[in-house]
Amino acid sequence: MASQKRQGSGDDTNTPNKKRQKQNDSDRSSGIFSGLSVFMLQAGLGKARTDIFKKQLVKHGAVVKPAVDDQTTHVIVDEEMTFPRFCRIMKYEESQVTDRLKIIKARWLSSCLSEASLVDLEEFILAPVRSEKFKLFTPPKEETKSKSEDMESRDGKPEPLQVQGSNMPGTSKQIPGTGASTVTTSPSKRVAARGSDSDDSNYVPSDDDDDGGGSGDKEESRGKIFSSDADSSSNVSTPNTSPSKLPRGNWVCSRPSTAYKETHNQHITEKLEVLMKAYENTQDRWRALGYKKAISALKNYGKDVTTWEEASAIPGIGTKMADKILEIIESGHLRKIDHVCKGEDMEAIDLFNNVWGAGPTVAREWVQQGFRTLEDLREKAKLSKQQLIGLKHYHEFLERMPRQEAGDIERTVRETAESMFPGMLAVVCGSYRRGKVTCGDVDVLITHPDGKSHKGALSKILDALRQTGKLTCFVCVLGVVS
DNA sequence: TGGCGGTACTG
DNA sequence: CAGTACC
DNA sequence: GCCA
Repeated sequence: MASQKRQGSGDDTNTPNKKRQKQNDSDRSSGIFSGLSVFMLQAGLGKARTDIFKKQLVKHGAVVKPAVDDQTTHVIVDEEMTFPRFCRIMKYEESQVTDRLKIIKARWLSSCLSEASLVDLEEFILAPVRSEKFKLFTPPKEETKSKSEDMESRDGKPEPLQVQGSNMPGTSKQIPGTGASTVTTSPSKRVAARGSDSDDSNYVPSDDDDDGGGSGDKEESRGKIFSSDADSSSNVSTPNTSPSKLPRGNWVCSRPSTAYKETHNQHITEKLEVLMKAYENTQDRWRALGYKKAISALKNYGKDVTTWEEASAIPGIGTKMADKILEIIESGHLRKIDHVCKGEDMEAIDLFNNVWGAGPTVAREWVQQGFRTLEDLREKAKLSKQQLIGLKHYHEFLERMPRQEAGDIERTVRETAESMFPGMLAVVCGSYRRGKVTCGDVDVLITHPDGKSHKGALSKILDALRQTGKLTCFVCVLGVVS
């Protein structure tokens, strides 16, 4: 993996690429923010949106400051920000704020970006209380009150843009805060390992979504992945006093997957994974979920478990699980495995379950109908549109690509999307972003900060990709399987 | 004992 | 609407 | 399966 970490951070600004060139030119001509020195106050906006705005500001010529200094011309704040709160956060005396420094609500940025020009600040200025005391501020002429709540379109309430993804359902997702769409490359359904990843959201440290259950366990890239990038954002003041209730985290998506220090209890988790897979394929997913959490907890437990008590004390592991763990520790085996796996042709069920478009139920039905091979399916089974595709590309969908290839795809999509629409932002997510050595797909989140320019963009982007020959075929768009 | 994720397609 | 599957 |  040569390309272990290509452009981690500053990416777009300076890429030696012809295509890029052209894009820069167009940006240049509309370097609408050039000359501005801006400080983004993250409070209320959230890190994600702040980062997007920063990126756009820089892209359009502004200088983004890590703090307010005497060069700073503008401060961008959340829509709900009030002047007193602003002063509190910034540790300013209200009287020391002069009108040299423009305190602007974020919606101004959105407007500028969608208009592709500097919009009049007037209605976006944060007024210093409407009292009179300090008139040093540009008095907002009409309507001082925070007009915030009126129109529901607070700041960009975009409506969801659909994007594409794999086929039906899950593929397209809409991001709540801003109009965003995701594009994902091939459908990969891997070994049913991900029935619900909800699990770790709450707090089981959980493993990162390791895909390959058995084999390639910790092949996680050893190198750190995105070292830079992230932090630049801010350590803005945002005192701990701020209402930070939103950012909590420890989701898999927010930590690089390199994280395994060492693998513990592998001899145990190996066995449990077999059972988990069996339950996923057949019975209830909830039992499988229990196993998944237990396995995850075990992997993350700092050391090898040696006693029943120790095991059952781990959150996510109860008495039954502890029993099984003990059995494995002592005998090196789990009788239940042989038992369950002989139940029915787990072989075939597993095979069928990996057909994109078929799940545990359908796989089971096929087996009951006497099918045992993919050939059987192709010849005799009644297949839905989606399953037809899934069967045709059975092996391909199970394949994973080397990280570098995913990087190439990511770059192609990003450059295409960002060069087609001013302000459009394409960010890679998923396993690639988390630093996986191989990727089953490439997830690219495409958004526009103004909350509306994303409409209809996806199909145009796809068309463009198709015309350059980069895209040879697609499985579906907006839920339409083709 | 009930919850364990949210959402969209298919029939 | 229930069942199913996807991420 | 686990947990509240």
